[in-house]
Amino acid sequence: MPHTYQYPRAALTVDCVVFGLDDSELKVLLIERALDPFKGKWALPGGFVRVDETLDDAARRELEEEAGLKNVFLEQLYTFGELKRDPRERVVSVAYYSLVKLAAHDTKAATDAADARWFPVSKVPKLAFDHAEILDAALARLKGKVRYQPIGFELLPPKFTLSQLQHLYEAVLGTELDKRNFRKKVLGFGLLVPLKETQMTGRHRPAQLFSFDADKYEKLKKRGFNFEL
Amino acid sequence: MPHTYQYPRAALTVDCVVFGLDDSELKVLLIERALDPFKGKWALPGGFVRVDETLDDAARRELEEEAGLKNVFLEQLYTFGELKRDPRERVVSVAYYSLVKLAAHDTKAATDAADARWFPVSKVPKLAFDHAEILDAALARLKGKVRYQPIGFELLPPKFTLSQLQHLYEAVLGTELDKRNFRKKVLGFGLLVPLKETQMTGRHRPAQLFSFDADKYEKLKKRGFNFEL
DNA sequence: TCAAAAGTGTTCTTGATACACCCATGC
DNA sequence: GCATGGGTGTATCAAGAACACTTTTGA
Repeated sequence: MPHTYQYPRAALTVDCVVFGLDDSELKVLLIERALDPFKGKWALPGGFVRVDETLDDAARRELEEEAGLKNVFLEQLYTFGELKRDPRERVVSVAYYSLVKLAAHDTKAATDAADARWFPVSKVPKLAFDHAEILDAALARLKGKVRYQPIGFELLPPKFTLSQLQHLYEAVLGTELDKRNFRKKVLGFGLLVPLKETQMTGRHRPAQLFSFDADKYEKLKKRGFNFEL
Repeated sequence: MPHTYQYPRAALTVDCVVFGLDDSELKVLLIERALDPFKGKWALPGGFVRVDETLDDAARRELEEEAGLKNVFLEQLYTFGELKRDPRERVVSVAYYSLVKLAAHDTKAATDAADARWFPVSKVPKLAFDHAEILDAALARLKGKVRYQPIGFELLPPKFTLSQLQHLYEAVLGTELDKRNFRKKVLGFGLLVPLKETQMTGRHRPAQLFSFDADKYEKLKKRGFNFEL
């Protein structure tokens, strides 16, 4: 079927804010632009939406093509439609945010492209287009959502310690948390299953490993349970 | 500048879920479609985004054109991009939701178009396209947001009674609330200013009128205050 | 034996919930 | 005077916040 011409149409893109946790620090994946406009500047991974793919599909495709990421948590964030966001022509961008387990994906693959790099969210360079605004929106969403939905686990490996979990929350929320109260509350949900293994990470007492029981969470959720940290 | 042809492009539309409160019942504004596809079916107000207007502008324009509504609360909801949502061709729709003060706008103007009608959200007819899904998403957003942001006031006239406010929350949340606890909490914020007027609505004690102090709320918000019912 | 992170309970304070009667008005 | 919604306070309970020491390991 040929393109049905009616009126000039905006171009449609997706842009992805990819968060990862590295060394208890929240990082975001950026791509160095190879072409104008903004050649040489850092930008969010993203690209045009094809006419025969859904928005989600486009976001997943771009993540794989530009960052080598597959099977990651992905959620639509907001759609940005200001007139001059792209200097070339009218471009409307559907923004997504993604959470990846940095330890799990070998970081090499993710940063294989010489033009991709992880930046601490507190130290991102100037970004192309309106990507700074998109990043801000993603951070705000993450901060808000992490408190009442167990999406934080998407940033951790399948087996993790309570300290890792706490540091994750501290990094995302930008606050310090009381260790005892944190553990009391998070264990109180009954959604963390203690594994038989421990993890050694230095010259100190080894830490108990846990995994998140996603099935149990789904069942509880249906009964009106509310994960709220 | 001519339309830069590259690849076939999706068409871009906006659709608006307009909520109003009538008789302590939550209603939604629907339009009866005059043209195919779905001719004669009820649908959300909306239409194509022009290449020279922002998404917000398009939503506001459609609200005015199709429903005679101006200066209403409007917020982007989600962008729907499934492949076959429109049987004609690929259409991506940015959905908005809007809250209107039904008493304030003369209802006549809003329903002036013979093809527009307010439906209780519990009794909406079958909708065109994927509009049922959009409506569900808007309801979920409203339910979620009303609890931690003072957007409920957008559904009430500038002067309202505490009972009206309570009924609003009950209608949106679908629960019953304790009158004394509700009043204690909502007055505790210090954001409702008691007016000198009262309102008579029957053969019983007249009710104290209040107004919402939006300025004070904005100031408190900047200092980290959290409206949470 | 020292450094460094893991692990563990109790008290206090605060906010949430539950609950029943009098008030002002129109008919 | 009665029906109708408006308006008010207290006691109980649950959850959140504050807080310090012991344990295990590697060096």
